[in-house]
Amino acid sequence: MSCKPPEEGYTLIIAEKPKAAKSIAYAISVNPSQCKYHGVPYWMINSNGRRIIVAPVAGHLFGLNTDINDIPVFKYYWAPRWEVERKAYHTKKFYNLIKYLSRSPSLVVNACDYDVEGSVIGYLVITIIVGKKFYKRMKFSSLTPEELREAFNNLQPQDTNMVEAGLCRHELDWIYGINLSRLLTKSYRNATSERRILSVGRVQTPTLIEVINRYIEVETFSKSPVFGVYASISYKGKTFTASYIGNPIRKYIDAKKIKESIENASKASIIDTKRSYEEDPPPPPYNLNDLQEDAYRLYKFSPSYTQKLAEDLYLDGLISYPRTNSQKLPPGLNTRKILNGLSEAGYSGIVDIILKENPNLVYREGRKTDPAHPAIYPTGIKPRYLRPDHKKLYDLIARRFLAVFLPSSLYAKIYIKWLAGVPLESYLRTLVKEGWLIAYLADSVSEEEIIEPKISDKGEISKVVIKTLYTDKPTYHTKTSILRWMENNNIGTESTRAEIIEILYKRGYVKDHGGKAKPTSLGLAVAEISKTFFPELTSVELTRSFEEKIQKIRDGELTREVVVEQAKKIVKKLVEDGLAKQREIEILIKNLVLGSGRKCVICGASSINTDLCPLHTRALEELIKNLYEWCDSYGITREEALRKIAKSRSVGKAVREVAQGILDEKIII
DNA sequence: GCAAGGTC
Ligand SMILES: [Zn+2]
Repeated sequence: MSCKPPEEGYTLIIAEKPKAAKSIAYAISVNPSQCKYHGVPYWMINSNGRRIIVAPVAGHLFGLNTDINDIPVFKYYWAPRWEVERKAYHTKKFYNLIKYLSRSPSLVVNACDYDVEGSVIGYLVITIIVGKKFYKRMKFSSLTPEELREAFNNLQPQDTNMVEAGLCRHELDWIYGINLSRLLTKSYRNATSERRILSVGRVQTPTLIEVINRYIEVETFSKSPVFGVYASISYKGKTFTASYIGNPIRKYIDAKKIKESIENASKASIIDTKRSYEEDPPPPPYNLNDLQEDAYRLYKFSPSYTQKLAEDLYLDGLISYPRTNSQKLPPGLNTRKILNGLSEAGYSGIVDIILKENPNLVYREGRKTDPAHPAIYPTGIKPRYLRPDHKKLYDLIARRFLAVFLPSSLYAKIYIKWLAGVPLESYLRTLVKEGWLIAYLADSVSEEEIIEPKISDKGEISKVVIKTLYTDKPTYHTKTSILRWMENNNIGTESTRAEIIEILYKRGYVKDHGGKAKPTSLGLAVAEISKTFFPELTSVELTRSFEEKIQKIRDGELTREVVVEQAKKIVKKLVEDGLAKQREIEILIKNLVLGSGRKCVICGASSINTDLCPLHTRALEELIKNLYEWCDSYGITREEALRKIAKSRSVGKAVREVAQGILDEKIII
């Protein structure tokens, strides 16, 4: 078959990406012929005289652009990305392919992912490059042949409302993001005479503020600790860590008394015991977030690095589409074929067990879903050579896929209540059945014998300790916990979250301290300016309000024009007010970034008319609030408590500094 | 150049 598009009368199907185009071509024809145009594949089909061409794009070929450099700016248009974005030159060949195939189609179909963004991608390509106003929409939620055939045989009418909703979202983000970023950049330049690009946006700014809030919480944490008394008891060749049943204890002196009475008891005798069983079901199939979390936990890969590795594996055909929130495998997936493939790829031991013990290949799924893509799974194609990090990630994905076919693991839980001057209790968890854990264990662990404790038997007490407990002590964010926070608050998408986190680092708002995310003075300044001058951008509620409006547009209850006009009005006022108060913004930047004005006696940061910066002010407040508890729980004087706090690892750094500051009489209270 | 959203 010729690769030249026919003179007339053919169907042109636009897919969002090359992989999807191929799946669609093979679903609607047994022998589509693959062609190439400047390296980009497309497929020609002759079906009972009907000519069909399936052609891919690569996500968005168009982006919003403006020719105006000033603010406020509301004049924008959709421009080919290869023309206006340096990093998007590769989209030109996709653009040219569509142009080449656009001579005279009699029917055009938008077969991009069935979500709002796919509707926009297809709409822009069809209306701008193909030059058609009317087209059909293919509706599918997975790339299985059955579903694609069904979708092709039941083409949906043009998805006007979805397109309008999507265009609206783009415009809203552009109007807020570009205008306010420029306002900020301009103010920064005036204040510092440094050219530096700053940005704010609906997703990045609430995320920055979350990092800061967590930082402040950690730094100013000053709750007095509570105590736990624990005894190590040897019995039947095992060592039990028994916890005093009155734990946690508020006062140190009480903990000491308990410790002494346990030490005075010669032995611990068993006064009660129970055995129960606990099932641990296999984990669900991976979505991107869960994969990013595991890769960070096990290998310290950042979310964006994990995403990059997963995309490489996907493009190599080794795993399914990775940018998904779904924890469900696609219906009708040929799981047997994939398992056989994995068997060839070095997982035969586990696969054999699955085939033997779960012949119907029943598998576990998770709760989370995705409108356009199923969970991540290996395709079963045997990897040739993988670089070490790719191999690690592939291995995680392969083992997770295997785990979902395996049974729950089972633990025996032995409860023992002891008497050693005071009552104590211990739990011993013994693995009874490995279940899905075999997918992760190098060697099978010997199933341990379950002990059977007897009432009034005695154990030897080898050690008694008092532990300081800080149960609700907050921790700094990491890139991974930021990502989880974004997901929980429903901002950003699978494709963008990791990248947006990187932007906070790239702009210099957040700095990495051995994995911990801490704001810089610039980040604190941007947050402060945003809160003062454009507060709507600082909360996840802006996303909620966008979502509501966009849903209404989808439902035909609201138009894009109305929503965009409202946004322009709001942003116009924000920009005008901001320009009028530019001196104030510049002073904030000078104080917070350059450290002009009055300084904190502890850290030298800007302190805005007091002796302490906002962080140390807050730390002092927290310290004063909790100081009595410290005195009371240790039975010490205020002075002694301050000395203790100044050295304590259980409080935040800012609190230690403030405690020392009081002792040194730098701070008078 | 700045957003957030696709995908390469
Ligand atoms: Zn300070």
